[in-house]
Amino acid sequence: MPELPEVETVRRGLAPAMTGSVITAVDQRRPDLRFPFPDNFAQRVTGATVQSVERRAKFLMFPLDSQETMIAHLGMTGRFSIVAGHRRLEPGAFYAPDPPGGHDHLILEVKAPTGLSQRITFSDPRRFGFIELLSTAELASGRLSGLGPEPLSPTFSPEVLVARLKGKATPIKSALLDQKVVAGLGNIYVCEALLRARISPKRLARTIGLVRAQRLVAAIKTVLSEAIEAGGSTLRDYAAADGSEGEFQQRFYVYGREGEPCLHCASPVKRMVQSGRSTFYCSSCQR
DNA sequence: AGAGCTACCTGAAGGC
DNA sequence: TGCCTTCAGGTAGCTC
Repeated sequence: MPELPEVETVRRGLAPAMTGSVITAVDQRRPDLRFPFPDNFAQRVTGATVQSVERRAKFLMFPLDSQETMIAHLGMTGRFSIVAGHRRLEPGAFYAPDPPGGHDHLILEVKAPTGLSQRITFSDPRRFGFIELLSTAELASGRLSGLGPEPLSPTFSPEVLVARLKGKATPIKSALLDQKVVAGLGNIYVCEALLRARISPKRLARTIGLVRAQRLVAAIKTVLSEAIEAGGSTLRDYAAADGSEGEFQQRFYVYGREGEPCLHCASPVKRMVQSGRSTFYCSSCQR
């Protein structure tokens, strides 16, 4: 589900409720998601203050005043939601009168400096998401350390992209899905960026020179920025933390539009499979 | 080392 | 109605 724009939208939804709030109660409802929860997860985060809510690529990061950082990845169907207008908790009545659903795997009770308590639920039907808890030292060496540049940062330049694609024998579509090349794109936004840059998804990555890289970097930044402004793309599961859906799916040029006319040239949008995933493209516009 | 495939899991949608 | 197949926004881990 969630690529960079969706994760950023979730971050923006969670930040007001969580920044500066204390985690007052934790209900971890199963031992694992894609990976096991960290050892003693509930004990380690209960009582900690969330210092901020940040994003790196498709990861949400919650630095705590306990010197550990909670990391969440939404996988395909992960979702954070905030229950507002929350009542005072009675012992043993954590959920009443709203029992958690079968895919609600983690529930955090957070209390803001204002005294308001809110319940934050992580649900994930497919359980491809995961939660980690890392010390600052582990952050530097762990899963996030190998990620490529943030696509919306100034460090992601045409020159940097060309250097990262150098020698790659794989199609550009596959290369852009590789989080070590650039971090945060997924299937939707790679397809959309390649259309906007007029580059064929089949083109070998190593043949992207500076001119095409300029178009591609600009297209990636534009499509991601516009998608964030639109609150992301909702195909089925995705929603922001307040439950609202994204709008950017209405502005897809190619994704999910096989057989429909290309919005640039009106020839039919094609679909093919590359490294096991659907690629939507216009064979007339993209070279 | 790099590239490509499979597995992980559930639910929705489409074909028969 | 119901059963079966296919597909889905991601990525770790395995092969070659």
